[in-house]
Amino acid sequence: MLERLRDAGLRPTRQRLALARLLFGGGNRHVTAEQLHAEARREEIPVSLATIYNTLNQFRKAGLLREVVVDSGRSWFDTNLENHHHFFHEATGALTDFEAEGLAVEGVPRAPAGTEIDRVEVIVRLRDAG
Amino acid sequence: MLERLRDAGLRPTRQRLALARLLFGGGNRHVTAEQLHAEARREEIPVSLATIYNTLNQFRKAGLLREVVVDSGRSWFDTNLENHHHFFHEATGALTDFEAEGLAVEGVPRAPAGTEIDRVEVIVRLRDAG
DNA sequence: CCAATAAATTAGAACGAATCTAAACTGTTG
DNA sequence: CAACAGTTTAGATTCGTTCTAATTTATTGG
Repeated sequence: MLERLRDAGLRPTRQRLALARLLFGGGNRHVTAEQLHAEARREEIPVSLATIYNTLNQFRKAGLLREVVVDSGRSWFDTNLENHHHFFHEATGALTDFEAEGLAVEGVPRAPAGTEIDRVEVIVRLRDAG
Repeated sequence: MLERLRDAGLRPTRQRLALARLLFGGGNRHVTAEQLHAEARREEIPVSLATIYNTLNQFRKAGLLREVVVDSGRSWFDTNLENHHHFFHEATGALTDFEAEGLAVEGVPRAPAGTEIDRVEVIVRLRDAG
């Protein structure tokens, strides 16, 4: 973990190490800042909300996290850096990955002049079955 | 316009009529609440920001507008109800439609148990060419 | 190992988008 | 046209996020 932070050009401070362990210690996950803060408090990691925000943004800039926007009003951060897409269940706010493997997006028009395609994002919005 | 509001079950008040004209009077468009408010002020339509928000949400619920989330922090509303997708230019915040016709998304996995697919949204994120 | 320095963390203030409140106003109905 | 439900409003409030300035911590060079 220490290595990972150093490689990203980030000083391995107590807070960053602890948060990195929470984020990258298990499998892939999605968190909001508030969620991660609550989790840190539960684990008795002394860290302020400001640092949670700083750290999430630094990790994102360093390419350790991806930001997912599905929900106006808050940001999700995703530890899964593989090529993949998302289910978003509007009713519950649950966000789930699905692999890009098997999914094909064909016929994307060319980017407007002066721009190029950065990323094609697919969001599958779910509702309760009825 | 009056008809359209009545059909949607919304009383055709001064404000709603004026905003409907701004939104639906020309071609398709995208607006944020603040943008629409600024535009209304310019046209000397007396309308509060609260009413802008109320109206946009009522129009959305009535199916006259679609909400587009590309940008954490604010909501866009789109008058284009046809099946289509979006370019989003991160650098400028510009949002543009492209027709779904010609675009195929294949291999979308089945929805998790208890849910069904509401909508498959494709967002093509753009960066400056270079 | 320690002092100096630069970087990181912090509490709390501040911000912007959006919603809420309760009072005033307006469209509709009978 | 009176009564009433629905609408609009200014301003307060909420929420997520960023900023600020002071404190603390990691790194480095001696």
